[in-house]
Parts: sequence; structure tokens; C-alpha cells
Amino acid sequence: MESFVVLRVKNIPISLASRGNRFGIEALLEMAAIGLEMKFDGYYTLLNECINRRAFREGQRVHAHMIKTCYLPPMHLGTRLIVFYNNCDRLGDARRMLDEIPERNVVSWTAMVSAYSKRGYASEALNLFLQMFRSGTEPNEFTFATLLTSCTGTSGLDLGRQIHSLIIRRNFESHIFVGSSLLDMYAKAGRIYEARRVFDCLPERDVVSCTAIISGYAQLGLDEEALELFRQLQREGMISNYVTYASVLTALSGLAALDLGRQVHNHVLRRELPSYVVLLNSLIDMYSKCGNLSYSRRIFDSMPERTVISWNAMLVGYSKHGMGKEVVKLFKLMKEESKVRPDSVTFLAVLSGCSHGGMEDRGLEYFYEMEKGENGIEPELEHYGCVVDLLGRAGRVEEAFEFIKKMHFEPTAAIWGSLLGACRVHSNIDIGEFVGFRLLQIEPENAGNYVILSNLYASAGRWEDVRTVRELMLEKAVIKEPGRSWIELDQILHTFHASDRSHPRREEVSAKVKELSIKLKEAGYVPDLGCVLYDVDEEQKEKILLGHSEKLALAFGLIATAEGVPVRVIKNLRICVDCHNFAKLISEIYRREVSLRDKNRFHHIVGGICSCGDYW
DNA sequence: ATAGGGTTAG
Repeated sequence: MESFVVLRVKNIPISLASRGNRFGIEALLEMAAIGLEMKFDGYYTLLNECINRRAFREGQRVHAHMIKTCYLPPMHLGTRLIVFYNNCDRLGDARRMLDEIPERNVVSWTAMVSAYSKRGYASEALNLFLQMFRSGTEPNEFTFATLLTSCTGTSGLDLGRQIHSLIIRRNFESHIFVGSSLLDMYAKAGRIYEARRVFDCLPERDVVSCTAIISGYAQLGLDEEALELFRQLQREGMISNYVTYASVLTALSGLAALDLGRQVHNHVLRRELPSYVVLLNSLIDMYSKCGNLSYSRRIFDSMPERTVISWNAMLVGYSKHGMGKEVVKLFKLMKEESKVRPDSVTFLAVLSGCSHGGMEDRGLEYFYEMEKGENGIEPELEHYGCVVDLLGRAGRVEEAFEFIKKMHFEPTAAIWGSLLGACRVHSNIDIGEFVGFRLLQIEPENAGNYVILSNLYASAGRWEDVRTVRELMLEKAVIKEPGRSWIELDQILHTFHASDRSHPRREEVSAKVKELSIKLKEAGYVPDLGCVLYDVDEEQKEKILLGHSEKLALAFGLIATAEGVPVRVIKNLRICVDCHNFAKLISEIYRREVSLRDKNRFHHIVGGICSCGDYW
């Protein structure tokens, strides 16, 4: 019976199999089982089917049949076997194929290099490339495109440059796949100018190369540049796809540009794209970082499938908004109802969510769970940092200090900094002094550390020490990132710096700040001069405080929006204590809801009360 | 037969 089918129309099962027809595949497997000659066509079709369906056992049967019948796969087939084993996560078997096939060429080598790259084995990919190169096989554009994706990490840039010069010598620099990979390599190494140069030199562009350069800017936090380039390329006719949207949404999250984010979302809706998880994840993040959590949740709830990143993005959202209860609720749901397992980012979000949301004990429970290994995730340095934060916020400063001493990590500046912050809020001079000096040793260039330590001394009336700290700061600290605040009005971002005069309505804004300060003083506002570490008289200090960028942005928001409309200000650094007080009073006296996003979290201020509980 | 860009955290 079987042989009848096979002998009469040998090609029919093959063509059926290649269309994914069950009968065809069964028939081919049957042919193999009864020992009929398969040769190239049959094996090839079967293997492709197994690759498409990720059918590991069936593919293994096909391979076993080749071995049994002493069939030596020619190059094309050998390469398919490499791809097959790679797709089934069997890198060792894939490599054995490369070593065993009688002949290798650039395609089979490249398939294996690609296998290593895709699975994250960068050094294996590079070594194999070298082996291939030394054996005299000329790499082609496929080889270079895939190889460059393995040039990451510390020595990635050096290797990438060497490969780049090889690419130039072989004249592949203008190849669009090679070029995109090349510019992405530079961007990921932080060399955005070199990335841009490669991009600008490409003789043609497509959506991938455009997306690569846009996301290059976005990933480095150069959000305005990413946005500007996105707009320019769109004007020039780029047809975005879901990856492009996800990348530009990252930039808009950074800028907290809600109107622009909505516009991109509308584009996405009008395009009627299928629900790409990656795109929906970035929409969740965009809405949450723009302060619109209910939109995030709506998208999250509507998703047909979710990845761990979807859950994390949502948890981070609640966390940054200080909604501890929601964090705990969603985390429970994740553990109970989702097939997605929490990862180390999940725990960072949950721990910092408990801390920001005033649920310290719950957070500590989660941490102890981690320590016991109940979740299969080892606590890392950042998780320990969250615990220091948790204890500090709860006023358990001594405990936090002991906790740091017991860690089997060398405490970082961030961890000491978190404890110092706790010492300031809870006025613990003894530990604060120790921690402060420790911190100044590790991170003498960070001006913020001096400010907190000096605040601490000031709160204890130790003015001599305040002066010492100030002198130390002037001697050693460098201002790395100038403070900057902005506000979005009708899709335009208005940015203010502490001491520039670039905004067209700067005079008007300064006048408004002065007016505000007078009004607020009547209501009890006392400028917190301890926030200024320059050695100037009090009047000057007050002037400096009133020049802080977040006050300018806030004042501008009050001028430019209608009464009663909430004001949304974004700051690139942590908000200072004085500006926080200022904003609280504004919300009370002017009956304006103020939403202030700083480097770490949201401050939702209503009627003089901030969602951060004055700890941040 | 082999190829490039993407989402959370820091």
C-alpha cells in the first residue's frame, strides 16, 4: 500500500509536505520508515517543515534516517540541519553538524555564527568567525550583518571597529543590512555620532535602518533627538512599523510628552496593526510615565497575551506613582493567574513599589521570600538597595545600616546615598555623618551628596560642619548634569534651566515666580536656604532658590493654562526640598493639582499633600 | 541554504 503511493507519484507527498499538509509529511516519514530512498528533495522538504513547526522529535527522526542510510548531506542540507538544531535550542548539535558536514562554505559558517549570536554567545560567534576567516572563506554581507550583533559588552566596540575596517575593505559599508547592523553596534556602544555617520552615508534607507538610528538615540536617553529624527524621517516618507513606534514611544516616555504620545497611539490605531506585544508594552510605559496610569491599565487589560515585560511595565507604573496597594494586588494576580513568571526586574518594581507606596513590611516579606529562594531569583545588588530604601523610609535607620554591613556586596554609592537620605529625613546625625563621609570618599564628584549631608548638619544646627561640607564641595564636586525642567503644552515642550534666559517668555516667568513667592510667604512659605550650598548671603540664596528650573516650569504652567487645570512638570533630576514645599503650597493656595515627575518617581500634589508622603 | 532595528529595570 505505502509503496504504491510512493512509487507512483513520488513528488506528490513532497509537494504536499511543503505546503504543510499532514498527509504529505506522514507519507514522507513513511517513506523513510520503509527504507525507500529519500535523497535530497525528501529530506529537504521534511526538514523545512520541521523547522517551520519547531518539531524537534520529527526533525531528529529525519536526521537519524540520514545517518542510518549513510546519506552524507550536501552543503544545502547540512546548513538546514544547522538551522534546525539552532531553532530547537540545540546549539551543540548545530555545531556538530557544521564540524561533520563534508564541505563548508560561507553560508554554512554564517548560519552557525548567526546561531551563536542569536543565543547570546558573542565570543563563540566571534571565534567561529575567526576560524572561518583563517580557513580562507571570504565572509559576505550576511556574515557581517550577523557578526556585528555580537559586538557588545566591554570589548565590543574595539572588535566592532576592527570588523568595520574589514567591511570597508570589502566594500560592504553601504550595504543596507550591514550598515544597519553597524550603526546599531555604534549606538549600543554609546557612540551615537559614529552611528549617525554610518546612517547618513547609507545610499538607501529602509524602515529597519531608520528605526535603528532612532532607537539608538532613545536608548541613550537622547529623547529630543530621537523625536526630532523620527519626525524628519516621517516627513521624508519613512513608513514606520511597530518597532519604529515602540522606539519613538520610549523617547516620549522619557520626555513625558503625553500629547505626542497620544498622537503616536492614534497613528497606531489608524494603521490597525495587529496587537504586537512589544508595541503595547511601550504604550503601557508611555502612558504611565506621562502620568496617565488608567490608560496603561486599560491597554494592559486588553492585551490578548502578555510577557513578563508587560507585567513589569505595569508594576513599575504603579510603583512610580506611589501606589503600593496596586503593586501588591497586581503582583498577586501575576503569581496566581498568569503563566508568566516574575523575573528580577519584577522584584525590583515590587520592592521599590512597596517602598514608594508606604508598604515597607510587605516589601520586606517579599525580599525574605527571595532570599529563601522561593521564587528562583537571587537577590542582586539593586534588590538590596531597595531594602535599604524600605528600612530607611520606615525610620529603621540603624537596621538599614546593619543590613548594609551584612550584605555580601560591596555597597555602592547609590546604596549609601539612599541611607544618607534616610538619615536626613529622620535626623540621624551619628549614622548620617559616618555614611556621608563614606559617600564623599567613593563619589566625591557628586554634588548632591554634599547637599544632603549639609542639610543634615543644618537640621542639627551644626553650622561649622555645614561650612566644611560646602568648602569640600566647591573643591571637589562637578556638576555633571545641569538641572532642567519642562512642561508640555499643545504638543510643544517648554524647557527651563536654572540659569539660562533662553525661553521667550522668561521675563514673564521670572516675574510670576516672584509674585508666587510673595503670596506663598503670606501663607507661611519659608525658603529652605539649606538647599543652597553656595557661600552667599541669604538674599542671594533666596534668589538662587527662586531660579530653580522646576519653579520656572511650574510658574509657566500657571500662566499658560486655564485655572483649575492640573499642571504637569517634569524634572531630569531629583526635586529639591524647597521646590517640593513650594509646589505643595501652590496646590493648596491656587487650588491646582500639581503632578511633578522627577528622576525617581511621580509627586501627585493635591491640596498641599503629596503622594510621596514627603519622602523621596 | 546564511543577514539588520524593538518593550520593563539600572
